[in-house]
Order: sequence, then structure tokens, then C-alpha cells
Amino acid sequence: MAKTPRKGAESEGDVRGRLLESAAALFSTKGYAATTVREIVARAGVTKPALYYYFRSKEGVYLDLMRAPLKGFEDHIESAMREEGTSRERLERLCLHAYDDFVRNLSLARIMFSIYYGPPQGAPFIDFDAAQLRFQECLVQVLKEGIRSGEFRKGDPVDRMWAVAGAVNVAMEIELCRPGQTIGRAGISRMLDIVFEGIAGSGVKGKGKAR
Amino acid sequence: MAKTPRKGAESEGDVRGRLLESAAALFSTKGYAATTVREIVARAGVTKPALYYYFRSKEGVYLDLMRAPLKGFEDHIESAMREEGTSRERLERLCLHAYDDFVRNLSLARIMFSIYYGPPQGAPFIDFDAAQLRFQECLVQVLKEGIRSGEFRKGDPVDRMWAVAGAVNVAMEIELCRPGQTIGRAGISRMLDIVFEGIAGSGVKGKGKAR
DNA sequence: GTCTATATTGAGATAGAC
DNA sequence: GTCTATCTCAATATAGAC
Repeated sequence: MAKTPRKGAESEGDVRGRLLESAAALFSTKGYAATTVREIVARAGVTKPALYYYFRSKEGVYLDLMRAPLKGFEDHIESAMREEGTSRERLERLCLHAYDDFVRNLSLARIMFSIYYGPPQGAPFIDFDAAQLRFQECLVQVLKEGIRSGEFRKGDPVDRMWAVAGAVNVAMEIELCRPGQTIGRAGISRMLDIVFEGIAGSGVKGKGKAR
Repeated sequence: MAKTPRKGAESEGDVRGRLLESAAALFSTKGYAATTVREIVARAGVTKPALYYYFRSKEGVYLDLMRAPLKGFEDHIESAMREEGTSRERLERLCLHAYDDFVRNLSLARIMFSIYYGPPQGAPFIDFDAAQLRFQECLVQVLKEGIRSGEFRKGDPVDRMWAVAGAVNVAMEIELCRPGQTIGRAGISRMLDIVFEGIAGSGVKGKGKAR
């Protein structure tokens, strides 16, 4: 009785979960198109029909794999927007939430990244841009609030949003291509210190914890 | 005589060039693994043996395609480093050179990006990281000079390098995923204005053309 | 639910004529 | 140099037993 599914969908979580895990590992190390169904099932220790049973195709595996963390990211952004604090604190929180989410799902983030910025590799379309846009909207909104309150000096909030987003993105990218040499949360904070120093309102100048 | 190669390697540039162009377009829109040799030759208006004659394999096409612009990028960085100016001018020049090179070879840059940050897609290894590392070294070097000269205040040059590199990267990324909504050269300059404002030495403060 | 076995298509690559 | 024709193998996917 070492392995008795018993009728119904009993060992669902087992096989299905192993397939997802296997696909994630392979997609992220070889790419979507370069990964074969045979490899996925072999790594999961099952056979092809099992994959076609739980997901309808290779595309189905990919979609099931990517949708959950994407939704999670969007939810985290919204909840971060509901937290209180100075504009600066809120911006930093948004950035670190995004970064944490990225690192937590690093394997999937790698596929997402390569498909969002690169060619689709034959993978079905997923609207990653919507999440990215929403994140940027949130940054702009908080920047505008900070300008209105005088925490930041007057100036184009969009330019500043790009500077902030650039700091987050570069930290993510280094995580992808040089897992050893991390910028990390602390590095993001230090980059943001530089940006905030550059846009600080006259009243709050030099608030940054000079490293 | 509309098409007489005449013995030797006469129409080389023609067929070979068309194959490269075709491969570049397909690799960049579908990805390396998802692009087939049949598609490449069909788009180039030739047949498979022609591809295998000029390049030894699909991998060979990819290598011939990517190596030239990568070398070009490395050369541009070195030549930009030999130009004179304030540290700020030199940094901006480095960034804009990198960005220009990226945009000039946008199709190839897209493949490069997806393979450098993402999974290799079955493509043979190319050391993109060397070029990226060299670029970052150059930024750090100029930042150190600026700190020594007092143009920038004291502080970690590496953190500042990341902030600068982040500005360039985010402009490149937007070029990849939202060709319409460009940050562009002007946007990079404005982001750098923010960063420079944040690290300016006491003497040169507020030099930025506030937009 | 999970398997064995197989259908079917298209992949990368080559032989050999011209 | 470029073609037609073809090899070989592996891809996605499914039929049908248990």
C-alpha cells in the first residue's frame, strides 16, 4: 500500500505537484520551447499520459505554472498600496515587495523575464505587462503624493518612477545572471537613497541614512 | 544572367547575408529553440543545404549572428572610455553609447537579453556577461574618478554604478517590451540627472537642467 | 489515475546530382 | 554554390488496457 491513490482524485497533489515542479525547473533552466514533455514527465517520475491527464497539453502546464505567482504579485502590490507611511517609506515598501516576490519565485521569474522582454519561445500569451504597468502606476501615484506633500521637490513623477523602477529591475537582473553577486534588498535601499537624495524636497533634505 | 554566382564565393554576401537577416528576424520574434531551420531558409528564399553550407549548423548561424554586434559593443565602450570630459559627461556618454548600440541592434539585443537573463533555450553559450562586466567596471572607474576630483561626494561607487546601470537597463527594457512608449536617450539623461543630483559634490550642486 | 504502446508529424542534418 | 530527395530521430499527443 505504498502508493494507493484509491479512486477519485486522491494523489492529485502528489503527481500533479511533481509535474509542476519538474516543469518549472526545466522551463527555467532550458526555456519553454527547448523543454520536452518527455523530460518533464521523466523528472517527475511519471509518464506522458499523466501530464496530459492533469493539464491538457504542454501549454496547459505552462499556464497553470505562471498564473498563480502572477496573481500573487498583483495582490501583493495592491496590499502594499494600502499600507501607511511617508511617500518614501511607501515607495521602498512597494519596491521591496516586488523584489521579494521575484526572488521567492525565482525560477518562474526567469521564464517570465525571458518571455516578457524576449521572444515568446512558442509559449502561449500571458499578459505580464498588465502587472508591470500596475506596479509603475502605483509608483507614480505615490511619487505624486510625495510631491504634493512637499516630501519631494517639484518635477516629473514619471522620470522619477523610471529611476526607481530601474533600481528594482537591476537588482532582479543581477539575481538572474549572477546569483552569487547579489544586490539584494539592502542594495535596493541604498540605490533608492541615492534617488531620494536627488529628488528630496528642501524641507526633508538629507534624510537618507548615509551609508 | 539574373543570378550567376560564377564559380568561387561570388554571391556569398547575397545568400549568406539573407540567411543571417532571416535568422535574426526569426530568432528575435520566436526565440532560438522555437525557430526551425526550415523557416530560416524559407524566409531567405533558399533551401536547407545552403544554410548548412555557409554555417555548419543552426548553432553556427546563431554564433555568427551574435558575435559581431557583441564585439562592436565592447569596442564602443573602450573608445568611449578614451574620450575626455567631466566624470558626469563621461558617464552619460558611456550610457548613451551602450543604449545606442542596443537600439541599433534591437533584434539581436532581444535574443541576447532573453538568453543572458533567461534560460539558454538550447542555444550555444556566448559570454555576454563579460561585456556587461566590462561596462560596469568602466562606470565604477569613472565614478571613482569623480569622487576623487570632488565632482561627486564621498560614497560607495558600486551602489552608484548600480543606480546608473539601472537607468540604462530600464530604458533598454522598455524599448523591448513597449516599442511605442520610449524612454529613449532623453529619458536616460533625465534619470541620470536625478542620480547625479543625489550624489553631486557640494561644489557642483544643482548642475542638472531641471526639466 | 496511471500505465504500455503507438500514431503522426516535423525536427536537424546529409548524399549526391548539377 | 545550390538544388532535390531523403535519412534518422525525437517531438507532441492519444488509444486503450488495467
